[in-house]
Amino acid sequence: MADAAESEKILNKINGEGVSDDDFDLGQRLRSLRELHNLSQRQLAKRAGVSNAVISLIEQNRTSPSVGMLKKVLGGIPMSMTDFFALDVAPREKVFFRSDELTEIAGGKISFRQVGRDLTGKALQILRERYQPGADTGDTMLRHEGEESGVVIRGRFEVTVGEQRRVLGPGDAFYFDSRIPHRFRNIGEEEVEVVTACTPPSF
Amino acid sequence: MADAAESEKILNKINGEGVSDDDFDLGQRLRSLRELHNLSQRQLAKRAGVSNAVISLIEQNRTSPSVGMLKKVLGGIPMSMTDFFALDVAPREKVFFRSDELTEIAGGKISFRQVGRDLTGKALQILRERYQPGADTGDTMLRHEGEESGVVIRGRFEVTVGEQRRVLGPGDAFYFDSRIPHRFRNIGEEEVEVVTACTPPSF
DNA sequence: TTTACTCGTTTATTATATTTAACACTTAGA
DNA sequence: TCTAAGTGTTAAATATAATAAACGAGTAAA
Repeated sequence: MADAAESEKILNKINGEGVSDDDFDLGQRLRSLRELHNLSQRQLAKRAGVSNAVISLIEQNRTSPSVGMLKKVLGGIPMSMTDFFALDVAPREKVFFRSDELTEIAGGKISFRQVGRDLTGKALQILRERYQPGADTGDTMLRHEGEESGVVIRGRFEVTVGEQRRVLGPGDAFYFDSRIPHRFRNIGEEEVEVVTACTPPSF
Repeated sequence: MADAAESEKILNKINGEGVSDDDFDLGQRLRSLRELHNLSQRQLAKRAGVSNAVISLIEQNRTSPSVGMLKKVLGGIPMSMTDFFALDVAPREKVFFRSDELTEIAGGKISFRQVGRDLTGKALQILRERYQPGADTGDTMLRHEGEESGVVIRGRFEVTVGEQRRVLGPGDAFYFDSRIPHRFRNIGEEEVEVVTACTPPSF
């Protein structure tokens, strides 16, 4: 018994130190994450549907949240458990994005969902765009540096580039120099879905 | 104020539905893991330095363990939190190989449809790609200058970038530096359709 | 100054996770 | 047959996480 107890402790120690994400600071990570998203403890708590106190306590490492709780909290950011703990192994670049992780750029009748969060220093911007029926990019034509291209996935999509205008359907695509004034519009009755790419990022 | 409250609710809804690792069964995962290592609940409990009851309760999803507890338990396997949750995104589906399928980049199993004809002098390359079931980009990893990104439209698409691997579904996306060795594969049973962009064009 | 907000933190209470100790069942061996 | 040790599960006791409500500080506007 004494031996067993001792070996338990030893094993514990080995495992505890060897495998566990030893100096993993859960509280600090949550705090950084929250601040990165410009959320106050109360804002995050509200979005996550939990009390604000628990955010404070977790960030101070004064409680070890249940995974259910942690999941709820992360849901308010939003971030998955996987990604939360994945940050641990190495500060590696984020490569994969679940569809709900694409950063929403504009809501309303037009939805721009960008792959990647911060594109400063990046050369490429790729977006998944949705246009409600009748939605368009406005009266003034768009103009910016770079090149732009896209593929229509769904719907009837009117693309105007300079003096050319064309209605594109699923599978159709466009490619133009972004310095030429351009405009997009959903002229169909169903939602338009289109994947576009830009270089360099235009916003 | 009213606006803020409303948008919060909306966000909450989006987050709640969108991000949660919905069908993630923590108990079942722990049980599988334990059985895979031929450990009884009591053995694992002893190695982890916790009571055997808690293993039983966790495996039945009758408690939501604190992350501290889960970490201790995993320490008895041993496995890190990172890996535990990383299993979530790992290919749980069968990866199937047909031995007679040798990789042919051109035409056959993989169809690259490029937007635009001649990209010399252009900065951006955008492709609509189709992968037949089982198709991949070959044994040797791809490497080239530039950045690369894509959005999956249809199918189950396995993307490997450096040492990271992930299975992406419709709406999911990726973004990485093309100098990191990478590879693509359709591991599903239906055709994969994906829109990708590259800067500068890689071929 | 006052008022009215925000912020992060803390306290007392409630809810729940975790432990200890038992239960019912199976297997192996004397 | 009877033990003795194994399995996973459960009940009651205890430790701890989570809540609601308050605190003190900071900021901005009247």
